[in-house]
Parts: sequence; C-alpha cells; structure tokens
Amino acid sequence: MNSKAIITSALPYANGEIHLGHVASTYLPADITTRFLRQKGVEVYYICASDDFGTPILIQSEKEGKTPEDYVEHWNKRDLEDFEAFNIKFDFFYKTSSPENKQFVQDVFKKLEEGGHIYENEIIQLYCNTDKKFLPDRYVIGICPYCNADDQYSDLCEKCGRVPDEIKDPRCSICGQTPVKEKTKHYFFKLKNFSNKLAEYLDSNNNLQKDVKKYVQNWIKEGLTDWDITRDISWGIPIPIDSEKEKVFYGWFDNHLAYISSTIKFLNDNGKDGKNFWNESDIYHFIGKDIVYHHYLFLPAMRLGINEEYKLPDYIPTRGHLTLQSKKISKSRNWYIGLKEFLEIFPADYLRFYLVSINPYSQDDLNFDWDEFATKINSELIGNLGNLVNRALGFTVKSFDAVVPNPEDFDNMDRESEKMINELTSDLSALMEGNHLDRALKKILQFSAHFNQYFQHKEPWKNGPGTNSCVFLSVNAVRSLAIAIYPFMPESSQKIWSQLGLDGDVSTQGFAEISNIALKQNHKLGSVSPLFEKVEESIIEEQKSKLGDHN
RNA sequence: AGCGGGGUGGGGAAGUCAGGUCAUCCCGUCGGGCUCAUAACCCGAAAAUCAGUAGUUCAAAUCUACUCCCCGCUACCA
Repeated sequence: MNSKAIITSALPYANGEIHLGHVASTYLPADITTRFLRQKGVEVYYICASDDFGTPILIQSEKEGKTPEDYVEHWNKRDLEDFEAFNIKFDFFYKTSSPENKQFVQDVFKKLEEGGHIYENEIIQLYCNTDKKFLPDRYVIGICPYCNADDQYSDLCEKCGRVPDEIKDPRCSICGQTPVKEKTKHYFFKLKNFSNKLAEYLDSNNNLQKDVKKYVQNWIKEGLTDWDITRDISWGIPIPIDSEKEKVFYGWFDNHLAYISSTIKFLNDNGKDGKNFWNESDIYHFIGKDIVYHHYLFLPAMRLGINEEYKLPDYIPTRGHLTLQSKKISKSRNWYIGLKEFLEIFPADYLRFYLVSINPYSQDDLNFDWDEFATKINSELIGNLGNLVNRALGFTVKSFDAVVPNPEDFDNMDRESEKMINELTSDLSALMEGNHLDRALKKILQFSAHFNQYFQHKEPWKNGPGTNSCVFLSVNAVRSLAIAIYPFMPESSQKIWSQLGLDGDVSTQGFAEISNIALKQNHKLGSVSPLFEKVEESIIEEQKSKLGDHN
C-alpha cells in the first residue's frame, strides 16, 4: 500500500441539492475509504469541488434572476453544509470556477494544442436571432425524435431518458422562437489519437473493476470519436485565444481538471509540493456509473495528452445508481429524498450503515427501501451491534462497578473469541483495501454476532467460573468494534469510545489497534447508555407517504 | 439492435472470477431457552432439484453451449 493517497469523488453539479443517490455511490464510499486509509497510516487527502459551469446552470440562474456566480456560490455552500451534516469530511472542497482551475485548464489546453491534440472545425449550430446567441444543449427545446414527447431538451429527453441526435421542432428555450442554423467554429480534442494508449492503460491497471473495463474497452474497439470541447456561451472557462472571446470550454473539459487544480492548491497552501505529492500518491476517483466514459476515457486521455505530467488514476471505484422503493429517483415526480431532509429525521450513522450494507463494489444498481432500512437498522445495527455494546458494557457497570476484571485462564470458547479479535484487523483490511466496504461491514456484524453468542453461552450474570474472562474479552471486543466501525459510523464509534472510558479521538487509533487487547484489568469504563434508538414504523410509513404525487 | 449484469427456501440478498471446505446471511413462520441487554439476545425446526436443457469433470450454484425471463447502459446525469 502506498503511503500517500489522493481521493476525489465526482463533483456535484452546482444546481441542486445533494440527494441520497449522490452519497450512496460516491461520497460515502470515498469518505469511508479516506478514513480507513488514514487509520492505516496513509497520508491521504479527500478533495472535492463543486462543478460550476455549463448551460443548465446558466439557464437556471437567468431564470432566477441571479448572476451565475451568485447562483453557484449558493449551491457550493449548501452542498458542503449537507455533506458535513452527513460526516462526509473533505480535506478541501473547492470549485471548478476557482482562479486556480481557470489557469490550470487554460494551461492544459495550451499544452494539448502544442502537442497537436487539438484542432478547429466548423459545425452547424442553432442560433437565435432574437437573443443573438448560439444555443447549445439545453438552450434548445423541442420534440424528442424517439418518443415524440414535447418540451424536451435537445441534449436529453426526460420522458424516455434518451439523448436525441437532432431534436424535432427546435425552439429557443429563452424566447420560444425558432432558431436558425449557423456555422460556428469549435475546438476538438483528438480522442482518437489515444485509443491505443488508453487500451494499454486499461489493460495494465489491475485495480480497475473488470466489468467496467470490458465495457470501456468495447467503446475503444468500436472507435472513439473526437470530442467537441467548446461552447458558444458566456459561463465557463474562456478559451485562451484572443480571437475567441465568445467561447468557453465545455464543462467536461474543465471539471475533472479541478481534481488536480484543487489538490495542488490545497497541498501548496499546506506547505507541500502539490505536484510531487500527486505523482507520488495512489490516485482514487470515486464515481457513479453514469460518468464512466468521462473518467475512463476523457480524463486519462487528457493526462496522457500532457505527457502524464500528472499521473493517471490508480483506482476509479465505480458504483451503480440508487433507486428509491425500486423506482428511478426523479425530482420532478417527487420520487426523491434530499440528504438534508433525511438527516432531519434520522442520524447520519443510520444512513451510512444502511447505504453501505446494500452497496456492493460493482456497477449494479442498489435500492433504497424504507421497510428494509427500518429492518436493517433495528435488527442488524441495533439488535446485533448496539445490543452487544450495551449489554457488555452495561453488565460490567452493573456487576463489576464499571471496572474491567482480571481474566482467568481461557477455555476453548475464550480462546476462540480471542482469536476473533486477533484476526479482525487483517480480515477487515483485506476487504477494505479491495473496496468491498459492504463485505467489511458484514464482517463487523459477524464479529459482533459472535460475541453476542459468546456472552450468551458464558452466562456471566450467573457469576460462575469464567465470568471474568468473558467480561474481559467482551469489553475488549467492544473496543475493537469502536475502532472498526469508525470509517463507517464515526459518530457512533466515538460514542462507544467514550463509553469505554477512553479519552481522545477514536480516529487517532491505528487500524491494527482493532486486534489489540488493550483494556486491562482495573480499567474503568465511562458512563454507559444505549447508542441507538429504534426506528419506529409510524415514521417509516410517514416517509413512504411523502413520496410521489399528491394531487 | 449492440454491449453489460442478473434469475439462489415465503420476501430481500451473499456465494460464481480461483469447481470440492457451501448451500450462507437478514426478515418472516414454528418450537425451546435465557433474563445481562433497547419485547433484546441465544438454541433448534420446517422450507431451495441454486431459471431450464445438454455437456465438461471423480466432483458444478460456480466452467462450456443453447433456451426462456428480468434489468441496466449506448457518450446529459452520482
């Protein structure tokens, strides 16, 4: 394992709030991985930024009568607040509209141009004579050529989900007039040039998921198309060519470069050589499956195009989309749960626990189900893990005056339990390093279940022989759990830590401490109380009834 | 259409890449126990020809071929 790592997650588009789907696939897995690597002693930084540019933001800000600057500033702040409430802890949350990113993007463009990877081409684009501007993407609405739904964007039909090649009956989304076709000069990135090198990169990187790799390799085999990287709008990073004042870069040209520019700024501000650090680190980009194309092809191609001045990704953990009650999340149909709204009802750790437990390391979609959420929280988190913590510590308080007893000679069952503690570190490490967060969490529950059984068999409340050993090992198992669940549920982890009577921040404990039997006789526990409150069915029913139309 | 992923006891999932140690986990049902613990927890039982067919093999949920059925992606989006 590399001693340095940079972790990023897909940049939230600054035009709406963070919802459950966002955090499930990218921000939460990335946050957990960051916390885990830090426990392993890796110098790791989790960097993110808001994605500020593009047509949808420009249009929306115009509608709301705001400048795009103010508009994205608002969402940048709000998103960060929501992330923090969910204990997604970035080391730095910046923005693609930062001066550093502007500079960086323009530099990269120039280098690509010098390298012969950029060319100009005239394309035909719709132009509105009333508004005197070109109309890319969402500036044009019309009839979807596939399903004939009216009032759809030219770059996306929300009815059927497809991307029209050419929309029927095009209209300007600002004034409703029919636009005309005009020629305009655009810049293209020669993605084709990189087919071989991309194939090599994908082949040689064994950390990438096999299924995603296959999928991308097929695209390469079918032949890549060069990529239009400019737009005729005012909101974006200007093209660094004097005669092109009216053009900006397409959002997907500039946004992922903010991974690098934000990291460099953060590290340089903290007295490190950002570029060196980047190149010495393992680079992780956590994404959802919808942006595989950009991260497995555009992003590496652009880094290859500037001679790998910044190293290519080592890991691109890609996860599926979240459905809600088995249906696609949709804001317009009110089939949607905002992160903020959720956290007003349930603790962050409940959501973190549930989302991880249903989220495999694959592109498979996962489903948020309210009933399943309640069951998993009540029976697995509370009935199994919470119960063990509470019964082991509570019993020690009641029967041993909160003091850890001196163990007697271990019998077979004690030794087996001791072994479980000894092996938990390596069992979990293997799973977490392989990004199998769901399996690691299951392993933790298995561990906890074992100690529930052990406690039951030993019947320490009867105060027979072996009671001291049982209490001794159980309390130490709780300590192991506290450290092990830290990446997943940092708040609960810290609570257990305090209940154990341990000082300081549990996050400073190294991962190997999980297997250390560190609480010796005479250690005094803190004050003990149940960690979790059960999820009430009535609240679940209330939440379910909020979804969907209420006309 | 192409590509990708699936079909495992009543429900939801794991296991499939490296075939045997495997039929596992959670919920539910039934019976028992315990009383330290948030009506928790522990033990046990019923219930699956692991979609179907054919094959490879000493051995297949796992590999191969074909068939049926689901879902996702195809360059906007986590």
